[in-house]
Amino acid sequence: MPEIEAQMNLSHTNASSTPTVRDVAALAGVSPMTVSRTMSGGRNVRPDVQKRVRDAADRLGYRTNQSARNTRLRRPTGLIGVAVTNLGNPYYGQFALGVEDVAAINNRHILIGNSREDPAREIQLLDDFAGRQVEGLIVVPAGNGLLSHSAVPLVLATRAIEGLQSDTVLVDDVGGAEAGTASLVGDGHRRIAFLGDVAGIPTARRRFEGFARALHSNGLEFDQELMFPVRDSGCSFDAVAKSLARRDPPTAFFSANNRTTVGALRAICEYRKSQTLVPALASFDDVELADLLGVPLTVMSHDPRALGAQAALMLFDRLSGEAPDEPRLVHMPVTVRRY
Amino acid sequence: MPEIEAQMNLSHTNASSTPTVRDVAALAGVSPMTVSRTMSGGRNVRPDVQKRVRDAADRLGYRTNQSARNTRLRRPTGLIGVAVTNLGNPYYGQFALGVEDVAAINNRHILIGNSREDPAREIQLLDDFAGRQVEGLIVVPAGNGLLSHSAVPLVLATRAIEGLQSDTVLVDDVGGAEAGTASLVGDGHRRIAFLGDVAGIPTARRRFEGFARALHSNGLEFDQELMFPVRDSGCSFDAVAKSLARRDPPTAFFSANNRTTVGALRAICEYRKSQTLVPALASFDDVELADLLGVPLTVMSHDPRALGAQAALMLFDRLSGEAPDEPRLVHMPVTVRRY
DNA sequence: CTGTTAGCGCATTCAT
DNA sequence: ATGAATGCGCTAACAG
Repeated sequence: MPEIEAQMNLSHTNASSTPTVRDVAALAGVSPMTVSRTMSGGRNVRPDVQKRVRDAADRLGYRTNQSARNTRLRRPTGLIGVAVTNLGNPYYGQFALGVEDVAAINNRHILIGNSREDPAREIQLLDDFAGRQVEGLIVVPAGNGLLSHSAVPLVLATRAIEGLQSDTVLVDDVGGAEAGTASLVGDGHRRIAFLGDVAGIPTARRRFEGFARALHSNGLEFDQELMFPVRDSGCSFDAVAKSLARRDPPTAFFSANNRTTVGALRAICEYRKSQTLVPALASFDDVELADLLGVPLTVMSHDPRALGAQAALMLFDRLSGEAPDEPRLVHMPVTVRRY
Repeated sequence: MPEIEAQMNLSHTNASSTPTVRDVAALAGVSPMTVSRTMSGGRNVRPDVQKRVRDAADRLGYRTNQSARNTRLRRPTGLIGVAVTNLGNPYYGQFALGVEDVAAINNRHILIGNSREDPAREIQLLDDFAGRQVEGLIVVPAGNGLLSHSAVPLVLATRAIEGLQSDTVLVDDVGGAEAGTASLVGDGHRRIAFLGDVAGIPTARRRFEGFARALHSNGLEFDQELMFPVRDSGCSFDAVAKSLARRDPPTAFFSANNRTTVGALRAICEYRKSQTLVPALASFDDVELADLLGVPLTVMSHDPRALGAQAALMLFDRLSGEAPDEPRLVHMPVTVRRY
């Protein structure tokens, strides 16, 4: 009688911790192998035995330990590591969404880390991810430190790293910034300030490059006094407010990302309460509701969700061996819109 | 000579896949145990041997397989599963940030899943997380289906589930909505429309409760014609635009979340181009830049990041056994601000 | 200090 | 169709 066997084997049960195949086997009166087979499809297990096993599993609240399973099968973990520089930025929320979309389709989960723009933390994060046997990494790099992480397939998003051969998805920062700036110049603006941390953030540097190029090709010179190396909304607000209080204020601002745009918009809206002339703003990246403010606005935008999806696609076809050996570089297009 | 041993043992090496302790041991000419000891601190290993081991590990690009390590040590995975209903919503970006903050402090990583407001997908997600041996779950529930997941410590965020005994962090939906609505009424509004999917989303229901309570205590009746069961920005826009075109339009709107607020603001801004009277809006949850639009705005806001952090704190002190047995319920305060 | 043995939870292989 | 032995990668416990 199975019941008797079950009773006999019950002594092997581990009471407190999570049940294992053995616990289920003991309760069902079968060998661990039968449990294993049942839980993974049930090939070569008699239906009635399967039922006994499943019932026992349910009663114990048994769940296959995927971790152990993967180890035994020498199988990858089904985990993708994603590191971003600022999880709180809605931009990266959309980005993560794009990655998750594609990951879910490919039956993977995402491990998210926030580097907070700190290269040391980024390294630690990626080290940790690698130790957890992630199958691949999608990284918005905070620094240049992750040079050596060649073990795990890596896709860089938003920013490239010099000297690191790796799949990369970039935004057309230079071209977009150039087009947006040209549009400001076309409106007659001659004194345009730049808001962005050119020294600290690679995308800001590239966007400045496009900005400067547009000025140059229109025969304009950039006044270094109008360079504001800000990277968050508060500092951007201060910089814009201060510069508008000068004797020769800029007539327009170029903002290198959505955080600096928010600060600039606040300062400009504040300013226009007391002034008739409203400075114009060109913003790289979209900000929700910005178009409704009545500030002359040029938006150089792209879809961060699409960017995340693209990065994930590149990662997965590299994982499946369908990608060429050489690292690939994709540029996401930038659209210039005016409000 | 170690070198000779290394050569001899090299036959055990697995060429292609990721290196293991044995590979490192073979190369360094020691036993796997010495590698293990070295990699986990180096207690009881001679410095020079340690160096040999580390060098070998570096040369092979060895990384400890944490998954196997945790299995052997019967240790938890260091993973927290987080399931949200809409990763693309900036609200949940902030929420995730709060969770990540606390998780990082506690040396854990977060596995993020997007249920897309789909109960079936949520169950699948949580099942998967459980199989991956997450230590705990933080869930913004999409449905009532996760009743049985009692194996893993669970913290519910934002929405409670009837009949599920579990730590829960809620927002003071009812009180906040009541206060915000009262403020509209105080301004003389009598016809106030409600934007929110009361049937589908528990928070919307609770916020409606506060809304209705405020109307009632002010002797007002709610016109069911002014109930719009919308849950995204586009539908909200349509509903507001349509209702403003009626013969007896509402003079104010109560929006139950930040997505519906965005749609409402767009519709109101569109409307005011042709009309002198601008309808007022009370928004549950903040939206960046909304305060600058010149629309009479009442914001019932809280800090989603703090909410995420609170949920994580509750999870961690439950994990550490410092929590009482009974499920705890925390309410995050809501602030009413006017613009 | 270092190596050997054994076993975490699971599943392949080879028995029966 | 089922079970026993073996081993995935790692390390505790015990030798020596």
